[in-house]
Amino acid sequence: MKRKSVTSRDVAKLAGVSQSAVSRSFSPDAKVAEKTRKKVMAAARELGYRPNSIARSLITRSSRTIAVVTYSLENPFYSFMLEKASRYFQQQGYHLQLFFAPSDNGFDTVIDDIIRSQVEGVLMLAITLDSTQAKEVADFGIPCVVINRTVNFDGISQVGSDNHSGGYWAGHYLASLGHRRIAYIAGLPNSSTDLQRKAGFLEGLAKDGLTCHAVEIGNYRYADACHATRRLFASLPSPDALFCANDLMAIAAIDTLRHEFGLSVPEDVSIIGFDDVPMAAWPSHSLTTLKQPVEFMASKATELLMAQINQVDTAPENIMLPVTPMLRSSTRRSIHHSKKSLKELSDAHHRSAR
Amino acid sequence: MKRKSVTSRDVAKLAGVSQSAVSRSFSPDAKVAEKTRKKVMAAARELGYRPNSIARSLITRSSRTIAVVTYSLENPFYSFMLEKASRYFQQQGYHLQLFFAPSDNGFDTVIDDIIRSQVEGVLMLAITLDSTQAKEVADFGIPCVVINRTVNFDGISQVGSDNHSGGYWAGHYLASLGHRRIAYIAGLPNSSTDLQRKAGFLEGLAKDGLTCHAVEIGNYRYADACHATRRLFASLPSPDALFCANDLMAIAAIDTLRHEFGLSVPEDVSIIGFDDVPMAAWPSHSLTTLKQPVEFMASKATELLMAQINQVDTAPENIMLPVTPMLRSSTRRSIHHSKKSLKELSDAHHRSAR
DNA sequence: CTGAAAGCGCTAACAC
DNA sequence: GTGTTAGCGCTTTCAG
Repeated sequence: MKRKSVTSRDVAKLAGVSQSAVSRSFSPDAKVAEKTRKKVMAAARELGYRPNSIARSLITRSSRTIAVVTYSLENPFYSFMLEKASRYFQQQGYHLQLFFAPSDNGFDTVIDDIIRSQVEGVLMLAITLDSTQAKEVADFGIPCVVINRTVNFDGISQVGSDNHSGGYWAGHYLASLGHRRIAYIAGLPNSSTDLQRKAGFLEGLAKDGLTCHAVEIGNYRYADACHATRRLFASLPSPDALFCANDLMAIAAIDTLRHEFGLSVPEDVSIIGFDDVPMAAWPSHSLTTLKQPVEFMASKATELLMAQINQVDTAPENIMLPVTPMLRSSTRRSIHHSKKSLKELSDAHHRSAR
Repeated sequence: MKRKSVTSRDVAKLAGVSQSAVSRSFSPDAKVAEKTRKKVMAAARELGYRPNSIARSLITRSSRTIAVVTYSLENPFYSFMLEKASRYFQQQGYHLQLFFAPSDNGFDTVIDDIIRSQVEGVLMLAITLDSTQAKEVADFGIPCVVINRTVNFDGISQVGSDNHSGGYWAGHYLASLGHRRIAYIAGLPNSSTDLQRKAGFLEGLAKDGLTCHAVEIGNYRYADACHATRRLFASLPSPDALFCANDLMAIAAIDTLRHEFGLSVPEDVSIIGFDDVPMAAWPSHSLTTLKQPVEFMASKATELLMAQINQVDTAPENIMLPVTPMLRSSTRRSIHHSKKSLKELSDAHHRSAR
């Protein structure tokens, strides 16, 4: 069934016009007599001709493709972003090339691949670029915007949200609720988001004269956060509040505490997340969290990228959007102490330590 | 900073070799003297040269790109699939072009776009193709596999799971638990998965002499399923069990019932979903569901597509994988009646009807 | 092993 | 308006 590919030349022959007439007929804004275009279209339909956009890209030197690179779609925050951005670019007549960062090293290979592909722009979702890598794409004149990661290089735009303030709010708020053993479940070690959220959190704690009770790493993943929670509550005194570097981990913590430790959230432990993914609002978890303006971030990032693509001289921007505390019911309402005695907590601890 | 694009010709000049020598040096399996390749590579590095893969595609007539089209990433089932498939193709040296089906019509435009792009294969995630559309891509000799949707055309491969049996199991199992008012929350109307799951479900019910208590449409989406649940429980007698065409909707139903109607799952209402997405196993919902072998489906689909790309004569296959009931705790254990009286149910109903 | 030459399928001047 | 011509940057015979 594989038909020999039919070219504009074939169509031209059938339609009795020149090859360039065919080309023109398929360009929306070209001067062609309506009559010619009709003839061409008829012939094209008969032969099943479609313009080869690779050839087109080669000569126009524009691929009308943008690359999106991400490291995982487990967090709905990023799959939402991806969908949002994709639809936007698609609407603008761009194609989207999707890359996943290899879990091992080999990210340079991906960059190389992207450059060879002649994409007109790159959108990085939560991808940490070192300055060599950043310089590499910038030197090639490929517009690039990084979402949710700070990059140590001026030539690249970034859009993110105010992680530090968010962390600060979380720390301060938990302290103001009367919590005194406040722990942290960290995201990906050394990711800028984690660093900033944590730093803000520690400051917020410090403002109330507190220090962080304990830290465990959850890598921004549900399963890892379950383990982190177990470690956190394996020794006494256990935390009475938790700040988790994203919602997915906060949800994991809630689930683990409720179902493995028999603890209540927020009665025994208050929990705050970060992102405000859709499921944070679901009544099953009703998670207090810091809302990143995901929709706005996506549109800002895509528009920024488009601007840089369309006007070569657009300067890279560094956009930091505010986060909004979403008070829900994973944090207790006011100062009071756990309804469970220390004895009970200890029992819960041993129960779960089978 | 935008450097004039450097071509193999530039490299050749600097290295003092012919342009074709440069080309050869960048082809992994070409006969070039090691010495020449060294010279070329040095020159290339100096100039920052990267082969233009568009030009390469044009002449080799192979884009090494496959298109993935999906309609939404809200369901983690599909974002998981997407990630899985992407990583696989990336590993095989293929690029991935991502398309979202426009919510309005306009899907033919996407198909046209895909054909023009000269992709070597198409993976459709939950995309309903009519036979005209299917024929269109098949006629162009583009291998295509459709995941989780039946297509009415022989030329295209499909991989899905046994929706009918899954539905049958759900219907029969709920009946065997003693439920008598079993309702259905439907997915996307007229999607093959919904049709098949529903048909199986009705048969499973019929086997026990039951009919479906009520049906509402949830479009496979969380928010829509919340509304569907409200409608289902707005009138008495309300259902005592629910089969939802996917997990996302089942979770929505659980949340709505528990938090808006004050009903218990599974004590008052048993609920079964479909897919077994990761969060179905989270203890917060512990959803009884029908597991689709998502990992296997993804690998089967990708391998099938690869086979068709590599050997032109590979016949399209139609693969149906078995589903597995995952018994968790959103269904009650054995036959007994709701602990709530009809009076209480009525109260709950009025309470929620503010 | 290497260079010269011939395109891949298309767009974009340029004359007519 | 339309055809003619010259490439886009690369791979691939084909001689040497």
